[in-house]
Order: sequence, then C-alpha cells, then structure tokens
Amino acid sequence: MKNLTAHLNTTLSEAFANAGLETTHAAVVPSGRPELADYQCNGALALAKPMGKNPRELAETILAELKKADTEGAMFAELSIAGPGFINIKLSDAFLASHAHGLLTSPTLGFPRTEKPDTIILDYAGPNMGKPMHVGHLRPTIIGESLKRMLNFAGHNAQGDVHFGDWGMPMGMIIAELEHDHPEWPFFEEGKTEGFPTESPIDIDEIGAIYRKAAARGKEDEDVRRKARLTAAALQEEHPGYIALWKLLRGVSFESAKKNFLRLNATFELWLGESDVRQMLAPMIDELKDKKIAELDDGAIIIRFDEEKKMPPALIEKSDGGYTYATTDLATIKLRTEDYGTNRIIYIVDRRQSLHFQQVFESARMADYANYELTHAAIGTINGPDGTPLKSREGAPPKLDDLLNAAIDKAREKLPEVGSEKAEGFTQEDLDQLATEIGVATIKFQDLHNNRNTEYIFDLEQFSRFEGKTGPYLQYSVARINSIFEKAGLDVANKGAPIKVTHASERNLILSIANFTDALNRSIERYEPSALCEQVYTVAQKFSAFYNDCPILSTEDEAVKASRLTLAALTRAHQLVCLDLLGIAAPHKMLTR
RNA sequence: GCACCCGUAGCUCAGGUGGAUAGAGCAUCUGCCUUCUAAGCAGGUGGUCGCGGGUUCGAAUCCUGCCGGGUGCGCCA
Repeated sequence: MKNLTAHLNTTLSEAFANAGLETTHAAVVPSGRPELADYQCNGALALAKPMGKNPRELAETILAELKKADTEGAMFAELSIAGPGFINIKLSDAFLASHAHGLLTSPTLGFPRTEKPDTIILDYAGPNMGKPMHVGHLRPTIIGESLKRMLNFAGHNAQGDVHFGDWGMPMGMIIAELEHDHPEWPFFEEGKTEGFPTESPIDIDEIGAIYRKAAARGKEDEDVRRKARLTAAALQEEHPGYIALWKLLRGVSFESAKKNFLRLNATFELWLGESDVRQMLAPMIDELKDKKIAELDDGAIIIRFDEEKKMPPALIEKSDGGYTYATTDLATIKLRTEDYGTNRIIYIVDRRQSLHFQQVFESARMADYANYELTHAAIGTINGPDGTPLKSREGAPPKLDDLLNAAIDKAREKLPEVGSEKAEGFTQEDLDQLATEIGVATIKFQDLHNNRNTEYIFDLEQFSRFEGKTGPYLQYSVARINSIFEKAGLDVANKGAPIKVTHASERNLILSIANFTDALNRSIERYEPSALCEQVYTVAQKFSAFYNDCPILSTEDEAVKASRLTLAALTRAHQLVCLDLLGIAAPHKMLTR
C-alpha cells in the first residue's frame, strides 16, 4: 500500500515530465485552505522564476497533463488553479475511501520501511551515579526512547544505550567521602585484594547524600578535593578495594535508574557506561599521540582543531593523569564502531553540550574512529520561571519521581473509587495502573510535543492538565473507539467492510490519517518527535468531530454503519501505532467519576 | 572577546524549508449531555510575527544592522 502523498507526488512528477518540466518541485503539501482543496502543489510558482515564464500558464500546462492522466476521473474530484499559480487538488471520495481501506491491511499504515537498514546506537538518558534522576533527565530519556522506536519502525536496527555516568571524578568524590566516614570498611584495608563484601553498604538515597556532602566539603576544602582526585586516580588504576566498592554502588544505581525508566516506559538494549571503556583510554591516548592528533600542552594532553573550525582544543587527559568525559566519549565511539558494527550514532543530550560533541565528533573523524554520521540531537533546557535553566545549586530541580507522582495523583483524583458503580470490574491495582498510565502520558506528551531544541519553562500545572492538547485526550480517543466495539459486541480487528464517504467529517478524518507517513518521516529526518505528536493530536481532533457528527451504532443504513466501524478501527490502529512510537500507553478504558 | 540559540495572541507553544486570510492549547465569552464516555464538540473575542533596512511577483520564514533574553568557551561530567 503506497501512501497517499507519495502516490500524488508520483502522479505530479509524471505530469511535470510530460509537460517538459523539471520534476524537483512536483510535490504536494496539504492545502493551506482546506475549504478549497485537499492538497496543493506550488511547483509552478517555483519553476516560473528561473524559466522566466508566467506561473499561471505553467500551472495550466501541468493541469492539462493531470487531467489527461486521470481519464476516468477516478482520482480527482476537482482540479483548479488559484491565486498566482497554486494547483489545487481535491480527491474523489471513492479514491480516498479505497486508500483508507488499503491502509487497514498495512501493518505500517503505508509507511515504507527502509531498504538500507542502519545499525544505530542512540545515546540517551545518561543518569549519573550519586545523583537521583531529576526533571532534566525527562526530555532526553523520552525523546531518545521515542526516536529509537521510530527508527526501528522504519526498518533500522536501533539500540538504546543508557550511557551511565559511572566514572571519573564523581566516583573519586563518593569513594573518598565513604573512606573518610568509614575507614574501617574492608574496601579500604591496605593491601587487601579479595574477599570484599558482596552487598552494597548503602542504598541509593545514601549514595546521593554522600555525593552532596562530598561536593559541599570539597568546595570548602582543598584537601578534600585532592583526596578525591587521588581516589579517582587510584580507581582508574584498578585499586581492588575501590573497584569492589564501586561495583556495588554501581549496581545500586542501576537498579534505581531502572525503576525510573520502567515508569517512563523507556527501555535500553545496552546498559553500558563511561566505565566500560576505561581499559581503552590509556592505549587510545598513546595512539592519538603517535598519530600526532593529540599533543602535550601545559602538562595536559589535548587535541587541537583546524583554525577554521574555530573550536578551542579538547582536553583528553588532565595534568594529574585523570581523564575527562571527552576521553570516554571518544573511546565510546571507537568501541561502538569496533564491537557493535555501528554506522550511525545519535546523542540525545542537553544542547549545552553542543561544543563538547563537536569536539568529540571532529576528534573521531581525525582519528578515523567513525566514518559515518554522528549526530548530536540537542535538547533544549528546562527553565525555571525566571527563564534560566533549573539549577541544582539552590532549589534543586524537582526529582523525576516526585514529578511523576504528582501527575499520577492528579490523574487518580479523576478516577472513581474502587467498588463504586463506575469502577465496576476494576480492582484497586487496575485503578492504580490506569492512573499511572494517564499521569505518565500527561507528562510525556506535554514534553514530547515541544520542539526538541527549544527551551521551555517548567510549569507543574501544565503537567497536571488533562484537557485539550494533552496525553489523556489522545488516550481518550482510543478508549472511545474500544467502547463502541465493545458495546456492539464486535471485534475491532475485523477489517472487512468497505469505506463510504458520506460526511465531511469522514473525509477530514481520512485525510488526517493519510498524513501519517509524512509526519513520521519528518520526525525521523529531524529527530523530532513533536511532528508525530502533531499528527496523533490532529487525528484525535478529527476523530472527535467524526464521533460527534457521525453516529455509528444507531445508524440505520447497514453499509454506512459498517463503513464507520471500519473507519473507527482504522483510527484506532493509527492512534495505537503513534502512541506506541511516542512511548505512551493506551489504556483500554478511561473511567470517570 | 569568540561561538551557538531564541524573541509570534493575556499565558505556554506550533508554523512541512519562500506561498493564499499567521495556527493550536490554556484563559475568557456563547451554545450542546433521556442518543456510541462532556478527559468531548461547535462557535466568538484576542496578533503592526522585537525594531529598521534589503532580496522578489510574494517574507514570521532568506540577508543585514540594531534592541532585548538565554547558553557555551582545557584540568567537573
């Protein structure tokens, strides 16, 4: 099943070619004036200028070719030229109906899967040991997850790597602080190389508290900082006790992060971290020095870039021998190329890291670690009410858990009590589950629908809003359809009946669904889930109008009734695919008080 | 100082790569629940697209200069 715009574009290309015109501008876009047309082609306008011709005349020629191609009038209901030379296209009801029916049998809703799959690693979330996940982790996590799903849907082999922040100075700080507080622990026993405890001595909250304490003390006291550096260096040298302790703390942090990800419906194929490249770092730096890419400068090892790049050098080894995240990120690229056969990497990371990634990407090219596309899909910062990024200094950013709980609680308030008439058949667990699905959807959609690269103001109220352009509105569109089929005692999967267009709302619904392929393509090309958010929301709107205007079960005419059921089933399929690509749950039923 | 991003309705944001009358949600006002879930639908109010030049048939979109905000720039990650 070819998608609608591709079909139209092909038809236009042929018409352009037959008219002796270049076909680069032979493309349709949804009409800006829906009351006049379904689609429009602006190609005549674009061509007229370089050719020195009258755009309306060009449009006439193209129009004549289009009419010739559609001899039986099966495709177009109306073709016309408007304004300076727009070609307005209105499709026939029959053509639209058969197209819609065809979509039902396509598992990808007409989206063409790629013939050249890439092996892609998406690097997102990046939680840090010692720091509980906060609202700043929300965007990279859910945008990365969504992009990964889209790329796989498109036929690629995409994997998510959590890229845990589990190496470097913070580890030194935490371990040094623990040694300061608990020198008697076996991990710190001089010369001990084995027989360390196998259970972590502290839990996730304590790790966070220790880290904060270490940071605070380090700020005041140079000795504390030096001890942390030495400890980090010793860890880097594989000090057995430190390594043993670090592994336990890391395990605890993993478990904590996994809980967060589970609620967010984010999954990772690879649970790697900065530490996984630690053995590669020293040899890599030697290699870079041999290749004359890296050089010694002021006691540290740096990589310089071409003058015209206008980039400051990247620091890959500090004067104390410690490594930086530029070092681990560069080594990680090497690792992915060598061990994972990667031929595309996408980093879904805060845009403030932009220079860092430019430096790392350029370094990787210079060292020939990756002769493929490296992309930093930059994420806009979440700002406080003052318009500057939420800072961790004073007024720590809200914890992710707290934000999720707040939205879930708000969602629960709208649900009926267990045992009440309206909650018939629902257990307390069912209701909790439903509240979670609705609350999390609210947060995810609120976040995903914003442009990836623009900052936005964090407003708790917006995250607990359920009306209008929100996650629950989308879920509601699906639940209503489920309810219709349930009431009718029919199987939603039944896709037999042909579609008949009898009302403008049916037409609009079909047209909005037909836009799926373009919307998904835009999301994939631009690494921008908001395009698909717009799509799923528009379809929900068109469905709501259809739902109001076109009664289904009470319709006398059996053919119309069957057609509307088919349309409802198609809508449902579309919404389920979109919501899944966005990582948003679609509850079977939405209860109300 | 160098580099990047942004300025669109009262608020939060879109705007498919230069096209027709700049769109949504929230807020506000008006209608619609003995008919498939009102977390809904239909409609109204609300904008010199920061300001000035330029490019052209045509600019929120491209170029340029201001004004105003944000971010980043070797020993944190």
